[in-house]
Amino acid sequence: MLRTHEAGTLRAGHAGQTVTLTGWVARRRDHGGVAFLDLRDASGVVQVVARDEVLERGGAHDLRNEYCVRITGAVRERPAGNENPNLPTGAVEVDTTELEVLSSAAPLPFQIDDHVEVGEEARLKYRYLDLRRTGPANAIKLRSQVNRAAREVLEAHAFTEVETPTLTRSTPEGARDFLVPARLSPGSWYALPQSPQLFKQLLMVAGLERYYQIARCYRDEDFRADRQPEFTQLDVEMSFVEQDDVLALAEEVLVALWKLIGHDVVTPIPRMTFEDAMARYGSDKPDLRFAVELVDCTAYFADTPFRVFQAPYVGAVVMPGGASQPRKQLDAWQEWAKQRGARGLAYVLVGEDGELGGPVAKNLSDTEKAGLAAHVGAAPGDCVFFAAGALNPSRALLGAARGEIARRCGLVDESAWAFTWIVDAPMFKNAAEDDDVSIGGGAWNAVHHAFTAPKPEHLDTFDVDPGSALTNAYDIVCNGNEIGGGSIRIHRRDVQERVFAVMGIDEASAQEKFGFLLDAFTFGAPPHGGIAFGWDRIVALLAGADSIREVIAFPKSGGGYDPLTAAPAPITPQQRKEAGVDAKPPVPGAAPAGA
RNA sequence: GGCCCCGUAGCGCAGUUGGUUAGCGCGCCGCCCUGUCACGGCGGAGGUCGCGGGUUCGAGUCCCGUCGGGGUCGCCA
Repeated sequence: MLRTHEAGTLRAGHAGQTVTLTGWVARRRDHGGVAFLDLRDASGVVQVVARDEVLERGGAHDLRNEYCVRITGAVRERPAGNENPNLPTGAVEVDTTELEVLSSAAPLPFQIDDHVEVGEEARLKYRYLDLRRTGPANAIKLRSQVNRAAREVLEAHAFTEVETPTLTRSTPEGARDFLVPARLSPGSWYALPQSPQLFKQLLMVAGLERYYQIARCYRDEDFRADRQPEFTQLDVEMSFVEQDDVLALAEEVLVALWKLIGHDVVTPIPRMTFEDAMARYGSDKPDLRFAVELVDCTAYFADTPFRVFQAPYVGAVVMPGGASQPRKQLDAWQEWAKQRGARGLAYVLVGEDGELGGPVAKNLSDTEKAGLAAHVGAAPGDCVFFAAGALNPSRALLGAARGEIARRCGLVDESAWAFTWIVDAPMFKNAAEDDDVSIGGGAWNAVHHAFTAPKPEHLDTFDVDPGSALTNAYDIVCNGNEIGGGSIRIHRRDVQERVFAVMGIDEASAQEKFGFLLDAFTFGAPPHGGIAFGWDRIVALLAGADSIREVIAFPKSGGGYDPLTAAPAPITPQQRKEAGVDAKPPVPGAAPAGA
């Protein structure tokens, strides 16, 4: 090694020892004749004292920040009164006798300083400098600990870590695939996996029984703060299990992860049905850090004279103290609702005297007005927001309003970790229903994915009445984030084929796309199920980061662009020719290009 | 693809109802400083105000377009 000690580890006990350190000049305080250097390596920072003649001898007279240096000197306790209590190494300093510049540093694009804010664009372009800062470096180190903690739990349960292909055939998660041209068969393309879903099921057929992988997944979709074109899942699959077994294991993993930041996750984590979540919170990933709930008012307004409330669903959510909002604020709510595709957000203000105000109130019957506050649980001074119309969009609007209310009223306990399982999700959804168009005739889509088993009681009827079939699917939600999800899978070929049929996938295309899975199911496939965790989001939550970009070593920015490598980049005509990008498949349909 | 916000020195930002030479902090360069620790002092360099067009006597500022970034809805588990 080029060094004898690590900078951040030196303590008063090292006094008297001669040490050699390597690292970067984090800061230079030059007093003319003597200079104080903060020497930083991965372990931390220690103050180094260098006299002029030492700097001179080392050719380091123009020593600048971020020069990479090696110094030798004696550790000594600092003179009385000169200790720095803000530094773990603040009791000591190193009196340098030798200084060698290992590598000089050009002027920096931004300062490596935890006190200085730097824009994300600059940070990502020079990510290797950004990661010299303690905050960003700690996020990446935390991620490593998270990986290890999960592996420890899973290895203790005799799970086998398996790597699955990244050059494969399209997996049917429903997103757009990234495609890779196959040079050796021009016109044919690999797809990057959206998840290892099919492979992990095949590993169950293979008799592995317990599989896991920290798996990279690829989806070619538009960007969000919590989305990257390549992202990571902790992927888990088990044979001969029931839902409770998977949930118990998942909870064990979560307990181990949150223990890393000193939080004890209370188990068993409470469960809520999908229907409950939608009815009470207007979301399949409710944030349970605050108590506000939706109130169903459909029956209450069954005979209402107010035409807007003569709707399939009327619901309400209460904003505590909202009656005192100025008119401008209430108008802003309308704008807010319109941006979410709603016509508006009806509201009633409950006066301090209990009298109802606002433009909607005069449209209500006296009876309705009399019992309204009690029905929705509103107190004097509150504002009641209403949504009326089709069930799902109305609930979604109220659910979003619930979150907005919590933010504006400061109801969110930022220190809380509110976990919940969402169980009993519907098997299929009818796209038409979400669009406020008449039901019927539309194709059914899998809510989770096409391999999710119906609950046993729906096994016989799911294809007759797809709308009411429930699954053994489960999502784990934390503070309003879906951080994982899974299901008990279909393990029988006939059931899988019936599901494909409901989804409108005919036998030929099912055979073409998933024939290998259907074939596998004919050879004694075991009942199995599993879960996948959104690893980036989980680490971001643990790190207290707003964006998953903070916990990815080299993230992409908007549009899938990597500011560091400038990928994606054009290819040469030669590459283009060799890759066979422009090859025309000889027979239409013979070269599958993914779903 | 829709909507909202941002783009001014290497970095982070300010810039009034349109008005003379576009500022501040940090960094950078030079000089000084032997106990500092986000050291300090003196001096200095550094700008196509993202780009293109328009309105105007005059545009960083107003309008249109465009590019880039961020957020959000659509999309996506």
